[in-house]
Amino acid sequence: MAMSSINKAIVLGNLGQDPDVRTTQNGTKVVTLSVATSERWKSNGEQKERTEWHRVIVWGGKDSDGLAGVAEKYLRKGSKVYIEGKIQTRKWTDQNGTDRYTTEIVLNGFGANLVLLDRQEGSSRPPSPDSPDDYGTSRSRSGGSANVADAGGMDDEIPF
Amino acid sequence: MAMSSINKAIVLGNLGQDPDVRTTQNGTKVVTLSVATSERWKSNGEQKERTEWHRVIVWGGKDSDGLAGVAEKYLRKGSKVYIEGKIQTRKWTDQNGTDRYTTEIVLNGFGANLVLLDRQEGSSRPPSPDSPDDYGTSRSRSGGSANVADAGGMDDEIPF
Amino acid sequence: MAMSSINKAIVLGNLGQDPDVRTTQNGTKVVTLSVATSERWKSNGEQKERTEWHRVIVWGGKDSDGLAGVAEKYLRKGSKVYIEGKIQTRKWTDQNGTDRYTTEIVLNGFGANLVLLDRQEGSSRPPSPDSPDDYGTSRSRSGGSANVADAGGMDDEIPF
Amino acid sequence: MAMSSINKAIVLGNLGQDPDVRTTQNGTKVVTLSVATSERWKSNGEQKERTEWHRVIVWGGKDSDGLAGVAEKYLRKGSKVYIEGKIQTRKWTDQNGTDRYTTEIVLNGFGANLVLLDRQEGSSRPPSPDSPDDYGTSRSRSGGSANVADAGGMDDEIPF
DNA sequence: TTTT
DNA sequence: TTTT
Repeated sequence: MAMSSINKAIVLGNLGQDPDVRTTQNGTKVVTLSVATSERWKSNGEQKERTEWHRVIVWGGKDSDGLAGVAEKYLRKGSKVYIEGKIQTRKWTDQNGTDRYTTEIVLNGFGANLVLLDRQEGSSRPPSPDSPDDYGTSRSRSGGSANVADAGGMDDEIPF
Repeated sequence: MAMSSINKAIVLGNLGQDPDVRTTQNGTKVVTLSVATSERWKSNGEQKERTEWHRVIVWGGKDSDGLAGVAEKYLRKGSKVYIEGKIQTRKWTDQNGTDRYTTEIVLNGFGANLVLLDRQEGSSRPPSPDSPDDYGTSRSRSGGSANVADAGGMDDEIPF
Repeated sequence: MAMSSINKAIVLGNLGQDPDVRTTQNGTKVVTLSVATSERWKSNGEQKERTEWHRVIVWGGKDSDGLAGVAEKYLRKGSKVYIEGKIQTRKWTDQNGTDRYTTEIVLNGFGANLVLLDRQEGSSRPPSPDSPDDYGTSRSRSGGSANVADAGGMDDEIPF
Repeated sequence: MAMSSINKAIVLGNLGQDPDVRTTQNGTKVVTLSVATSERWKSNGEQKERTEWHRVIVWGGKDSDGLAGVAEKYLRKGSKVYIEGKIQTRKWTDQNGTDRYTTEIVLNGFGANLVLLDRQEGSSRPPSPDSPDDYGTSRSRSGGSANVADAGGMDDEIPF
């Protein structure tokens, strides 16, 4: 319980696209978010800006409350969100057999947190038009479709 | 599970005295730490320093592992520690019947964390000479003695 | 520049009242915010909630951009805000001559941060009706009126 | 000054190797650290552990105090350190002309922080045997050798 | 790809 | 009351 190291990412920004929702073979929900943060500064008189894109993985239980359920239900492209998770780099192999690495912010269990920052206009937000009510199946919310292998790994071709 | 607000304190500093260990009537361990942080800066040429003292409350379960058990076992006056908890202000009444407030950093359940930062010389550190082996009773580690009421409150006379 | 300790508070919540804006004798702006965070949990079946109020002090320079200027211009009662500062306990003496302590989250220089989380409807928000355009004088935005002593201290009667 | 997003990494762990120190063409010092964090958990009875390696880039000014100077002088393989920076993903092209990405924790200016967590035995730590006193030149502390292009970019062949 |  |  008492750790001997700390690995924490805190990100507050906007979603660049709708959440991607998948379900592992054993029924665990996994939501992937793409979150932008940007900084502005002056470089000898000139205004500069840099946008950073964060790949955020929210692991859920089998229930629909929990962070993954909330992310799926309430987040959309453009949503502002506060996220607290850990930084993980995952190794995968591309089509040429080359080792590649992708770094993600993972929200999984202890210490993970997610706060919705959109003004809740109305009450329960209606489902968006492009989302048939097939929640719980293995369809991606943003149009894609895939099963992820199982907790701890995801097996896409191009994960970044 | 998904919160709508964040209340987080991160403190890394040194203990000004041995931990104060108490046990509630229902057997929950409560460890109080006094942690110093300091900052230094220059104010027109002059070196300045300010030390801040943080009152940190670590709530334990009934087991001896968990954060409170670790704090009791391994922390001593002078120890360096990293702490992550939430900020809470507690109201109490002084001997004149006046309302008073004390702000503490509380480590209790979700999101709480504590990392020992002393080089672990030797293996299990021997008990310090001034500590008879009365752990688990309601004696304070640093000499005081009291029972705290129960989870959520502590009833000392001068809590700050 | 490299510190030997860390003292950091991260708070994301809503303002309970309009910001209180004051100006020190040497022209530095000081904005005081009252920010609520709340947590909900289940205690044997029963839903519980606890709200924590954070006193936040934003020190400004003499310019109107900077954190204090932003807080004054854009924050109002009900606003949601992310805040990053340090925890400081300040000693003061009440009318009976008793020492008292107030803990605040201070945003001052290095590492301090403030992010507005309200959807910016329209463009530049018009001044609220109860605020005559006396900015820069020593009137409080929320109706009070006082000068604070000078950087580092504030001398109100009932500071908490 | 008031940001509209937050991008923060907090890492507390140990260096896997000596810092790598380089100097840009315009004289800015850049120190690269490899910091390990690890977590342990139980997976149906079995003890599991996962170590995460963080690539940390500390940008310095031309002076030798500042974070990069401190990192160079005081950190060694095995050192424990607290680090606060931002997460950045950098694009580069491998020898096959393929786009690749490396994510780093960058300590650069505002909000960046670094705390040494080794017990300072003795006073000023002597240089380690494998480090000739060629500080300030473009030799790497850990044996490598290269100039980085300039602030903002680093052009190595295998940056991860 | 977002947002200000 | 700690530490650098």
